[in-house]
Amino acid sequence: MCYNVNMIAKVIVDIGNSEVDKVFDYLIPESMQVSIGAFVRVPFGHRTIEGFVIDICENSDYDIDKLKPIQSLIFDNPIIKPELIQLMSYMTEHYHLRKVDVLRLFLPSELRNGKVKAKYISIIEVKDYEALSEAITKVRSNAKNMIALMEYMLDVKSEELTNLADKFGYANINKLINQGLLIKYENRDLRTPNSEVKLTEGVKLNELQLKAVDCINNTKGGTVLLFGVTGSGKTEVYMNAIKQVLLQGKTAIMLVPEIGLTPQVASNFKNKFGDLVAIMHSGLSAGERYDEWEKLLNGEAKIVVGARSAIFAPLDNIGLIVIDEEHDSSYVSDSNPRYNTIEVAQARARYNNCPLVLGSATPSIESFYKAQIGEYKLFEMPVRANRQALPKMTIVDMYQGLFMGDYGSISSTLQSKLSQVIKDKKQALIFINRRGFASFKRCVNCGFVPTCSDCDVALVYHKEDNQLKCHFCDKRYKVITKCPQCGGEVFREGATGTQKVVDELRRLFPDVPIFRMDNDTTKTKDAHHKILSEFANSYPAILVGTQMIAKGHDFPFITLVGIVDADLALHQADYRATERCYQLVTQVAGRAGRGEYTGEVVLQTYSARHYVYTYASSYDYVGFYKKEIALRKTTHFPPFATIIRVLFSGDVLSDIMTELKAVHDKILLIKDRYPNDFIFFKAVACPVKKIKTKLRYQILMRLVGNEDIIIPLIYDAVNIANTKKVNVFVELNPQNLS
DNA sequence: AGCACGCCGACT
DNA sequence: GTCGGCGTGCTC
Repeated sequence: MCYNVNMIAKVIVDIGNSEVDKVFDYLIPESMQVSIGAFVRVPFGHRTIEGFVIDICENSDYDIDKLKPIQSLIFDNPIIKPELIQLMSYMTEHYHLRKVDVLRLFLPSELRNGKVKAKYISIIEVKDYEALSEAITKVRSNAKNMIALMEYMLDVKSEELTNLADKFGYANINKLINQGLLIKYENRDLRTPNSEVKLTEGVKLNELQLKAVDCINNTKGGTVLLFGVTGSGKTEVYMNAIKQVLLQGKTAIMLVPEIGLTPQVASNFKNKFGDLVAIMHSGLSAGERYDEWEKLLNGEAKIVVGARSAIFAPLDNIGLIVIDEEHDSSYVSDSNPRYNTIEVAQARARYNNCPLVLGSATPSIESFYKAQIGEYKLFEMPVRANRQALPKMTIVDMYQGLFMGDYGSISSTLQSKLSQVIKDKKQALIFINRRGFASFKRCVNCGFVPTCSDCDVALVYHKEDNQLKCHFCDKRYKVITKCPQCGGEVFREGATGTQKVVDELRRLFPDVPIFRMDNDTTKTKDAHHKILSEFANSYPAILVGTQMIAKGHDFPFITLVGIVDADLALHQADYRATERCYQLVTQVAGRAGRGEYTGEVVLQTYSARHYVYTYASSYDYVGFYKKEIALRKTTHFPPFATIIRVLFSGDVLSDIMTELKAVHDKILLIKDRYPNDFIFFKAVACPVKKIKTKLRYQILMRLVGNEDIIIPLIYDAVNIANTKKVNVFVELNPQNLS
């Protein structure tokens, strides 16, 4: 075999372990067309594995005679664009990540693991629904697997053959195909064909929206903060700005928060841009995700609409990146490859010399600060597109209510306003950001609270399925009737959750349809959509829900929004708690009065005099910002400091302590060199001391200067700790500190 | 991550 | 005597 001796491929092997997360050199066989970004198969030790070619050059630091050749190309064309390889370097350095972990973000996982997608995937569909439901009654009752398969198919209607076979085996499937109950077909032919760039005319923009589009398209590089009240028509602005970009032959990325919002925004974009849009979010099946990715890679699609990870879309020549609801915490990845989507987007915008738009009605304090000091361009949209006033907000002091005889979680004020809504045959939305029935059960006699055996948290009482559930690991427990500590049989229930609110409302308004939307009611695939569409068609009706009802939904008949317990967000021991509370309240309030009817909001709280509610109820974001930024400045929190958290987790306390001490001492040396830049430095147990059986400890610090020098030093300090028994990682300005 | 190499206990 | 436990080290 001949090798191109002048050409050596630098390869990152697809193994998720720090020990092998480095560049390995391979010879390129002369017959092979290998370019940067290629996905290859290489001999590695005593096996062959997959790898990514991140560079090609003429020399090697390794003994050239010992180099092995690349075995084969898995894909004819490179799958990682040069821009993304550069982005990998940026991210590994900036966030102290493994190269593989970053590379894996760039591809659909279906591509790896030897599972290069077959050209055709087989889909199994129900051929005759009636006959199948008929047949299920005639199957022997002990043919459990067969019955399960039939029930499953009746439920989902269609499914990929491979997935189905994993669950039920081929034999049963083939049997049903032969009986003519199911049908198999290859789905590649069904792919929607590429249509010409056909831009349908959308809504006519108002003057302010047009100005916003101009502002965006006139920004060459850099970040624009689009600060617009809820309902000011930001989506229309995005779509029109993107249209301009397309007309210049460029591409665009549109990001939305993870929860529920993607389908809605996606269909808006599909309507306007048709097949030029690719969708990327966690709800897609493996096959769908691959298809969308491939459309972007080969240029068939020019716009990607999706959640966080869509920022890594394989697009060339990006003309605009939009991050909607930029304050949303889902833009910060808090596991495995930890990164901040805004920072990554800025890196891509810089590379492409294109604008990045951050949109929000309640920008994060950090972002608004950057707009104030001129780092971002600020564009304000202070009025709703339909000219409706923002809904009037009434604060109900629940503490006062206690003296008046209001003991339930629905105050008399909220009750009477609900009655009015029902009389008017309109809709109400009740927001309670806690799922389950009650946050805990506690023995009245001795104070015992059942906790999870694997996590350091109290169990949440779920009345619906009469269980205690751990909201960290999802482990379930029987409801206790007798206290294991003192034998007491009387229990008090903790703070109200969605189930309890629904219970109370059913008692108050027995004839009104009440829907509940939370993690527990939206487990199945279509549940989301189903609940929302049923609610949309009922008048009067009440929708009770958590976070997931706070965003995006546009129901013109909602005239009342009730916030049952606004304080929940406030009580977190987190410097961002107040900010989050403000954002949540504003966001939920924005659901009211979106149609032709005015809306109003009832906000229940035990801290009625807290400044966050004063500002939120008058929609005075700037006032709130001024108060908050002053506080951040005097207390040395972001944006005036960088919080660094080094987290240690493992099974054995003594192992964790050894690592903790080693790293702590090492960082202490850094602190001694830069004493004025550290304003806080402490090793402590995490607030949640155990999650999924892993014990957790942390070193917390805040920096007020020389971050560019100190952070890399801290990364080095952490590198020394490298036992397999303890997992150690560094987080910058983490979103949650539990 | 895998997998081989290697050095100590209980078993057909 | 040997089968096999999993600690350590290496992979271009």
